Amino acid sequence: MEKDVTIYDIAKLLQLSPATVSRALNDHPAINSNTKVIIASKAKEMGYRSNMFASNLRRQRTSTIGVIVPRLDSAFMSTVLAGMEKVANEANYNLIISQSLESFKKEVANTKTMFDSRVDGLLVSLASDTENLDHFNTFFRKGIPMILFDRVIEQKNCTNIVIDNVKAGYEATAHLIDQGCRRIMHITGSIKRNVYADRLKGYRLALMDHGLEGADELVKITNLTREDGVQAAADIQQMNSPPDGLFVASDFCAVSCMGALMQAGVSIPDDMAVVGFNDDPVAQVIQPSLTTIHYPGQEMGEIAAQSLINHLNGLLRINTTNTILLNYELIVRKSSQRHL
Amino acid sequence: MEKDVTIYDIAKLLQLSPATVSRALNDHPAINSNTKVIIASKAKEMGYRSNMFASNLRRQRTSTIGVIVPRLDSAFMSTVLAGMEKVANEANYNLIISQSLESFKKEVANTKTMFDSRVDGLLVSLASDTENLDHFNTFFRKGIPMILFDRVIEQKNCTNIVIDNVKAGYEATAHLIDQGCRRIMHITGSIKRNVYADRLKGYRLALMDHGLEGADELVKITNLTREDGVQAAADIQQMNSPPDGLFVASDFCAVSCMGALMQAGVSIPDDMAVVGFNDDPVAQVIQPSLTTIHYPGQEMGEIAAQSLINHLNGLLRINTTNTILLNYELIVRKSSQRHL
DNA sequence: TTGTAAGCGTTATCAT
DNA sequence: ATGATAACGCTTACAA
Repeated sequence: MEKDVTIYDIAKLLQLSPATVSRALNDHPAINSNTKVIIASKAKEMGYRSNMFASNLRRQRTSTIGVIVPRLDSAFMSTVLAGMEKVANEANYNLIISQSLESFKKEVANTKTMFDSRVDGLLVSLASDTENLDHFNTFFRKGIPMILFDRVIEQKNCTNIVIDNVKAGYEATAHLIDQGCRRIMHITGSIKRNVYADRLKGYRLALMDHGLEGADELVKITNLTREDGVQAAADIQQMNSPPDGLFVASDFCAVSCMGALMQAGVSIPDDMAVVGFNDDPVAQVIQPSLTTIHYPGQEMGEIAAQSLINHLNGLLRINTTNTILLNYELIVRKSSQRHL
Repeated sequence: MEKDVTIYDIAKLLQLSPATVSRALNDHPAINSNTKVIIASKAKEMGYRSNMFASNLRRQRTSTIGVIVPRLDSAFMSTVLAGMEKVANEANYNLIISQSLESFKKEVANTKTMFDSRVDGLLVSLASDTENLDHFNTFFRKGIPMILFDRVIEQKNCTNIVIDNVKAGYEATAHLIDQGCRRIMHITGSIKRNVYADRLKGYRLALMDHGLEGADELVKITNLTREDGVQAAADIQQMNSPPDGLFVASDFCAVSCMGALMQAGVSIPDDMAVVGFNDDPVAQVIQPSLTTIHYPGQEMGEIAAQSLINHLNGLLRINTTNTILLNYELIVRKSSQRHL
């Protein structure tokens, strides 16, 4: 149990003042580059580590960024967080990560924890039932910046980082039409969430543009769980004129629905062509492999973190930027490819 | 941009000393319960929040726990972290979470970050190629406690929280034998990791106990990726006497292998019975659904966090405890159930 | 280029 | 039951 080394210890040994040591370690321009070298090597030798708490207390900032996400357990989110971590580490920021588990209540609790931890800024992807940003008012009032990514709500003075979900929904649907589908069902999540509302919008636009009729029974709002997928398959079996195409806003749900359909004797893609969303790893292991929309998690995380840090360093005002659109890609696999 | 409220502000308004305010807010027994109420309500009214940095600096501890995991993107890990978060929040600890992405190098870097953040303790699940715990020596030297969970290395003065992977591996294999399998292949990960080494041990024991012969060609060490699953399926096709049972140490890899086999015309479970590990959600959406080993993530997270916090509070010496075994469960689904 | 000293907001020791 | 005060380790005017 060794005692911690402080700048005073270094200073004493080197016959310098603590101030000089502090400045040297922070690469202050006024310090002789020679003494910098001496101090740095001595610090290393003594196993010095800066006391963030003293530093934070003095500087009145924490070099900590809070991250709130709905869930950690998706490949997408994991890559987002890897991107954030990379950028944050390079800029000497720490990350505090918490998951809302899709519960608004837990999101509010997490928000409070972040506030008490005095994070310098916030990166948030909203829970499925969050309807407004009032729980972040304490942050807004204090001028603590926040960036929303993927699951967002439009808000002035708050940058959003997203893909164009309307366009992606359109493209997914258009692809199905292209494959000969004429009656396309859309299974999606809570339309309180931009990602689902927008994909639905895109779906409807695509139908219209191709002169196809929409119908209420062809749009199912669910929680996109495994059970919802199975239920949807059962419902489809009951329909008088079942769909010949299926656009599901999440791969996992798409896969479970697909499985249930196949068990019931539906042939995919011939009787029913299917497109998912997210490019979850499951899309590639399933038979037939799932056509889906891919978008860049790592990049989204990096850009979100970098934008926030730039803002914190005064290099970019995020309230002027407002929306950053990333690219996505329709990945065509076997679940939708018909041999016309 | 309001200014922060301090205990001095509260003290001034209430004509008390900051010391009294501090004690009251910390529920010190010596303080009049009446004044406690007054102070608490005033604090709330003024929007006071304790400055963790001042407090940490003074107390010489951080109320922060570092968590290092190989990856965040599994349902298992997500529930582990949810359990940790729950316990940590209740005990007023913060979590700093980072992922090693299965890289020893990144694990070392994360360890350093945790050290610089002065976490009070560490909860770690090791990367697949980590061979020793030398990178935690800085922690051991300072007497900072660490608990390993799931992916562990035996070490004195360091509690491990695991399931009995030998027994689970045995049970998975015995189940296959029970279903009539006589030639069982085992696909697993780096045997540097206890989880894989132990499951392999259990597999071998089960074969022995049932008078079955093992063979080198029946054990495949891989990275348990999707590609590895596909490759394994291809290899199986090439074998002179292919196996009739398959025990894979990870569901995801099992599913991809199963898919490839089925595409090649192998019937599951009749030609080949399959058992996975982890009870990943994919096990239920796949056709046929996958028999697997389930174990409690939430509980593992809760116990790990609680043990560490108890140790930090002096309620439990973790170096005496050493290994906590949790229960697992073999969940029999369709991929292994033969109609004998 | 380096040094002095005050102060960040708490908590703990010692008084009262 | 409450108060005065020093100390935690660092940064930053201001001085030299």
